[in-house]
Amino acid sequence: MADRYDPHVIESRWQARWQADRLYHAPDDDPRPKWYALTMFPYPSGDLHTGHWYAMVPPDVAARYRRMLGNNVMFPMGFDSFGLPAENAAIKRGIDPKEWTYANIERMRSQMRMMGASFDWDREVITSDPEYYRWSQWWFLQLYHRGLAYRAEAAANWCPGCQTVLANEQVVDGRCERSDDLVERRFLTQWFFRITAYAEELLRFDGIEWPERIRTMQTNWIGRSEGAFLDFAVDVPGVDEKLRVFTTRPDTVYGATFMVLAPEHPLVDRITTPAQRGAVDSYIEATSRQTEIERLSTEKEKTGVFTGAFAKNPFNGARVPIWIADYVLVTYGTGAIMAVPAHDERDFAFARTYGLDVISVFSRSDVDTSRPLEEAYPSGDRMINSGPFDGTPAAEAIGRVVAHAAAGGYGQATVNYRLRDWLISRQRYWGTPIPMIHCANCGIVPVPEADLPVTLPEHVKFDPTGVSPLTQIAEWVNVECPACHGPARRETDTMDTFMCSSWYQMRYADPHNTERPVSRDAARRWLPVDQYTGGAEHAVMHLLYTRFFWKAARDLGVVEGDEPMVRLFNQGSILGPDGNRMSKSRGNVVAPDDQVAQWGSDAFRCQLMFVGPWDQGGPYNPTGMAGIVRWLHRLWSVATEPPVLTDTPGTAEARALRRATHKTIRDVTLELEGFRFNTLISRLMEHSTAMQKARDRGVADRAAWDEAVDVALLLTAPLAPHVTEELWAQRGRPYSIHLQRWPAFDPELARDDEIELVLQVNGKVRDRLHLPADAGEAEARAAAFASPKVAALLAGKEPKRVIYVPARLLNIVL
RNA sequence: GCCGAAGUGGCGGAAUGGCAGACGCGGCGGUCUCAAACACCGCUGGGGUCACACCCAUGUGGGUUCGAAUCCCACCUUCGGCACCA
Repeated sequence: MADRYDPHVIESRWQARWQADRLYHAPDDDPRPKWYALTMFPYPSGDLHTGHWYAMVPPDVAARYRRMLGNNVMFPMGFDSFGLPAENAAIKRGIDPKEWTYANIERMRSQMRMMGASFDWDREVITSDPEYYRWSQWWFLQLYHRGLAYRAEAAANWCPGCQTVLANEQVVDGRCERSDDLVERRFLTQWFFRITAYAEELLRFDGIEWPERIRTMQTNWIGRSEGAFLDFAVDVPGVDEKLRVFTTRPDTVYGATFMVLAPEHPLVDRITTPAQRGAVDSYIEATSRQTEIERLSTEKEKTGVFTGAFAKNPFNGARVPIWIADYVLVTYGTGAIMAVPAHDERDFAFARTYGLDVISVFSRSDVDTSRPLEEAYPSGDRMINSGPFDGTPAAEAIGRVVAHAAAGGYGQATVNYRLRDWLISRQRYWGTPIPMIHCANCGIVPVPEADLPVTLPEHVKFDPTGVSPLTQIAEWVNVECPACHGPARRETDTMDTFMCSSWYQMRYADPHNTERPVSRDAARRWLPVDQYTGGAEHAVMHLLYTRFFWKAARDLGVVEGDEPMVRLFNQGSILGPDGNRMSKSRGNVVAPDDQVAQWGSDAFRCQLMFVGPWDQGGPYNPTGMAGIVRWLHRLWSVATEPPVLTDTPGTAEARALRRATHKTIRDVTLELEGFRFNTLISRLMEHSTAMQKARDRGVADRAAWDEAVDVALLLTAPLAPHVTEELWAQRGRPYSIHLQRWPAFDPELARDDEIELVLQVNGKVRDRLHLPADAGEAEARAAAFASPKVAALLAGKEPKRVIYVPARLLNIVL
């Protein structure tokens, strides 16, 4: 009798063997078709937690399956290792961010080895290594030369907790996505990436299979809206300016009874009359003190102040008052609107509060336009009160009005986006230095490519001051200007870490290249990613940035094709046994190291996949582990303790076992293709039970039995790589099971020779019949009416209808 | 407020127009054992019955259909996203 299944002995042994053999290395020169499987790389926070396992195990299973299908699979891993936690550790505990980070990487790498995942460690990428961030800087320079990186002053999101600015995508409900602090607005000069240049292309998802949900979120975030610019002349003595507004409803221009500027609009100061100056200044003051949350609240009463100035409607010369109000955002459109209270809910509320005119410019059968309106109505039938346009049908209104404005030189059709450029400056130390130099003579000068990387200085003081700690390192900051050789200063801000993760998938293809971020050959060989997996929380951050970055890289000639990742699958999040997010304070943390110590890696891997559908996530069930462990023991038992084997392929038992085996191949393959790991394991459990029952009869056909056991091991190999490798070896099969071909299923062998037909009367199940698999409708009907139960219910009545679903069901309607 | 996903036994879940509850946990009963553990076998939605029969049951209420967890309408609840974007 063979030894009992003891995961601890076999797992470390096989892990060492695989590593020594570089079993999972994807060679560049390999004739097999490539498959690039990628799962989002982790931040090295210290310990590998269950969430990491949950994110990494299923992609490992899928990658192993692909390898068995005959692909040259690249499944790399690395670390997204720049970022704030390292610096915060430095501030709190006086540890150097670099030491902290690299110690964590060391630890997490060893924890990942225990997972038994098939990562290609030869391709490891660490974003805080100078050999990596040198290329992040190189990308920055290329974007700068193309006009895609620029410096500008703008209202920036300032996180007081992180002591740095954030991109719009990193502000959630007015709070910092990382620290949850309330975000403040500050006007600062910062570096931006011109993601808006690709707004239109980012709305197209041609040729990629991404979840509808993610595509919708990105589409909404980009927020395309068609409309027009219209120019109103400012009617203020001594101010010769146009007031440009963006509107999606140029057809309502005759109903514009006032204008509204954002309080931060640059024209406010120049047009405000002396009489209104005090009110305007104090309103601006009050607005600037509000948090983003207060300001964006839709519940709040609309407030605003009259500037004392007027503008002239270019269509009819009407003189309309100019107000400022915080419901108009300086960051969207032109920061100014024409207000049409009759047809816009917000403008209507404002007009009501301040007693401003309301003019309807569309007729509508259910609205009496001669009486004061109770509420705004957005749409109507024909234009009214609109001079020469009166009578124009709504469908033609926008086109005619815009054409008129364009002819008159005071308007044009345009498309506006909600998406804003990506603010990438961070006032922190532990990030990629922005490779720019500020020279008093030459202005902004890029660091020459030959001087890259601009490395981070060491031994820095980290007290948060709101400016980058780098400013304090005189010997680092002060440099010679590359252009005029005069004294100059380095840019002291570092890049948003989302920059690092925007192109890491390219670097895995060619991780050690010292000439380029990725060679043309490597890019052609490996890119794009065939299957990407990760959490959906990155929908409008990483997943949008990386698409932008790829398109820019394509236009720079570095990569080919339009999209970085062909297929995307988002897993859900694994929760504690109590259904809450795992946290130390709740005491519901499941530590992978403990689970592995207790049950082994194979069992933990399988249990994570078995608890439910991967895309839904859900609570981890530690007591359910018993079922998985029993199943693995059963697999061990049938593989090591066969029945007496005979050469009797023709028996019913032999055929039944082969049928079970081939149905399992068919089902498991389908489940695997669909990433349905929980039901996949169910199918494998059923097959193990079938084998056990066959074994317990004491005798089995040799060919059917060997096939059943071999197939069970092969199909289980991606999920439980260690125990299957061990059993495969014990059966004397060639090393390694993970290099074997995925079994093929034979439909002939999988076919049933008997079917169960459900008999219904009036849609209710009354009986079941067993018929030969090749029985047709006529036989089925005959057998059904012969059933005593059916006959009793029929009681001699003539059926109205008989519905027959081949090989499944027969329903008699009375 | 708007958009989307979901709601099924004691629990995780399966079934996406055709046998509701696969698979597993837990529970109950049994075999083995001096005993326990492990393992194995049987039962396990509710009512009803000695046992069958039968009836009820997939958040709630309607509808479509021979037939609905599945499709449609309304509502309730939970989760996610968006939320003055002119």
